[in-house]
Amino acid sequence: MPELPEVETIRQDLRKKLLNKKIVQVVVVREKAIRETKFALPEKLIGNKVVEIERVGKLIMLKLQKPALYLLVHLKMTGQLIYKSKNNIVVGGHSLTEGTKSHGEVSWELPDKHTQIIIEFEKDGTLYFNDMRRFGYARLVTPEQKELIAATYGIEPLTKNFTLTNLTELLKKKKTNLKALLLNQAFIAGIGNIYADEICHMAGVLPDRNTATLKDVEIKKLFQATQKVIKLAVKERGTTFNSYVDSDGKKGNFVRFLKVYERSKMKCLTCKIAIIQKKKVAGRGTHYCLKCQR
DNA sequence: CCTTGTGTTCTCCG
DNA sequence: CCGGAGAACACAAG
Repeated sequence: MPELPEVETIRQDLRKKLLNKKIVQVVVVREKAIRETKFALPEKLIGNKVVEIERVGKLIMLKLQKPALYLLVHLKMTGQLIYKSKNNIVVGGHSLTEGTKSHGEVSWELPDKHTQIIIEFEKDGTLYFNDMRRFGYARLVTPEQKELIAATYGIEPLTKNFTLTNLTELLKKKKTNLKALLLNQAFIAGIGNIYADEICHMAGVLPDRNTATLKDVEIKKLFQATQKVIKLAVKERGTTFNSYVDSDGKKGNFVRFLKVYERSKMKCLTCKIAIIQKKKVAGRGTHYCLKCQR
């Protein structure tokens, strides 16, 4: 599931790959992959350039030059944005990449049966929006619409707006459980099911705790755990459980740091004594250790 | 049946 | 009875 660390990895990589390159072709394979928009995608994209790539929560925003619009892409559960470079350096009549997998090259044929949208860049390569479960979408909006959408998101955990004071205020004024608060994009942006469970575990707090009952020392641990988990996950290029891959088609490395997520009935990796429990909290499968978390 | 992120709808409470 | 908050449901497909 692409959450903040996965989407941020894709954003950083794609910036290096497609900034300021001219779009020469756009193919919308599945029309329903484009959410309601008053613009025709190929008409506005062909001849245009991506001049910046931003991220708000789990939403990727590609800033276009002229006309000045934003292409928003949400990957939801199984969406992928994969860039396949042409990378056919011909030396002495032989292509170096033919039949080989050079660095940065996608290891399978694209487009495939899950490809929704194809965007081709001049002389360089092609961006594929793939989505097996078809929850994700692309959407073309004006800068004004983009700002309105960004404004619906809460605090970004990796910015200076995420402070102990802000988190304390949030936890004390909301009447809900910790897991629901962490998952709510309007409160804190970018956290999904994997990182919510990992943050609660590192903080030593149970996910079903009512946020109003949290003590100051627990709130401080939650604040630190949120930053630690998200920062490390970005450094490790995200978590691959099922379908997540980066823009090179490669998996994330954070799975080996997971302490509770998808580890129910297994021994806790922190205390090495208790067995990881699983139950539904805030409508989602939730993993925790009863010895390490209170 | 289960899984998840988010938009929509429902329900509750002051 | 109104408004807002939060919970529950709907969605897709493997």
